[in-house]
Amino acid sequence: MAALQPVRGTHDLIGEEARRHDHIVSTFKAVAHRYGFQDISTPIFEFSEVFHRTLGETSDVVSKETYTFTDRGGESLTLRPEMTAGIARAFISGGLAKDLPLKLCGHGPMFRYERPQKGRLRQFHQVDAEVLGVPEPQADIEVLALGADFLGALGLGSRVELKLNTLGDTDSRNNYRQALINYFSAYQDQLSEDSLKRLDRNPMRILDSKDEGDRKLVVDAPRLHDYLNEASRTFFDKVRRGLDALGIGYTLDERLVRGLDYYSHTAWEFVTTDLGAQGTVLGGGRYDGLIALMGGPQTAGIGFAAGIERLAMMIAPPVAPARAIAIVPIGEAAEVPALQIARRLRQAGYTVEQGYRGNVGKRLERASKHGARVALLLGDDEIAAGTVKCRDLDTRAETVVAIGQIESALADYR
RNA sequence: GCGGGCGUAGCUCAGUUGGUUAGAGCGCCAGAUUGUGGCUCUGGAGGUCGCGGGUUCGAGACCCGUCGCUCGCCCCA
Repeated sequence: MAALQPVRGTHDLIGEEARRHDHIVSTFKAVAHRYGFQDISTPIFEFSEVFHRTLGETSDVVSKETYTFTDRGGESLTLRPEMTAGIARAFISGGLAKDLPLKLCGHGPMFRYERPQKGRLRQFHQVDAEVLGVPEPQADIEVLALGADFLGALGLGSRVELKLNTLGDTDSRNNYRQALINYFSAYQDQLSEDSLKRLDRNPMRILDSKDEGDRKLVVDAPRLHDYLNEASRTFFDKVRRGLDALGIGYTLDERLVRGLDYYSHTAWEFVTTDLGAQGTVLGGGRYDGLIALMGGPQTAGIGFAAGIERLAMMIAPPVAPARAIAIVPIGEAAEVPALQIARRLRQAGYTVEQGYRGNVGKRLERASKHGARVALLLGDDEIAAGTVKCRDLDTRAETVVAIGQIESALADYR
């Protein structure tokens, strides 16, 4: 740490950047609440086992990207790389199984030790929605609709595309997985180095390889659709019919796979081409086996997470905060009365800024530069008369207002 | 973890085949204007040239390492 610089892959949020994040979170909350979701906030670290048992040892996220450390009590803890596992842990340890179904929304920082890139940080932020205890496809449709409405509310409806797939239930998925292993094993000498590793860890990943040679092999690889059992097929059909009925467009993408191991049935991503390599803006799926896997009661689950930094790069600049009223004391004697007036106005709900130094010209200059809408000038003459001079910074019009009536007199500038 | 590009003032950048006091625009501060802002004019502050080492009489420039950013791979939100 030679110079004082932020840790690699971390970012300070200030000004418009902070406003973009806030806007995304508050938009998400507003839409999710309309869908009947309630807020949840879980710790940013958990016992390491929470993630290792749930995300699967085969996932890169857990096997080589977590921030894991031993605390002073000797416990192995891990900074959360995603929200779902923590929520599932909270569900089990909090005995929430009594209240099903449960619809939860949250947001916050996540941590992954990756090589930073545009749209990929080591500390990044997500909004997250989960529905627990609904094995029916209605939940899939509702959660997908929530995602679509959220992105729509951010003004991104036309800039993202929904890609949809099913992974089938556990049986279907396992059968298909085995079929892929059988198929690709015959071509081990032709597979890329990366795909060779995927072959035993996560063979479905080979399907979306970008390697030329791999792609040729993929063309004739077994199709997932052929390995779906009746139940899986019916389930997916209902999801699709639901989306059609709601007018939510999507494209089927048989090669869409989730990165984390616990997913089954519906999987989806909202993607964009505007962000380069990090095109996925929201990703989700169903995870009916997760909670049981963690030692809880068999409970269906489905949810998604969206990357706030990625969305922040796409949305239009959020509206700036309310334009302030600037209070400009003139002369020593006005300093304290100015403070009193500022406080009264703030307590009455106005946004008030004060110039801290300089002559009237300087203070007005600063006020207009910071976007103030009106300046209240307070000097010896005004104090003697019990008034302030109210200067509209857009029109330059000045009026005299009695200090006693100042809250109501400024109503137009609230 | 792999490969490519880039780091000069708060910001955007210039800086000749290596040459002595490193520049511009914008921004910032002050004055012109001690009770009136945006324009204008004048002046000023601000730089370990990312950091460390090497080559050289001499390095912002060349070489090596390192840190950071960035694009792609991988992975994923």
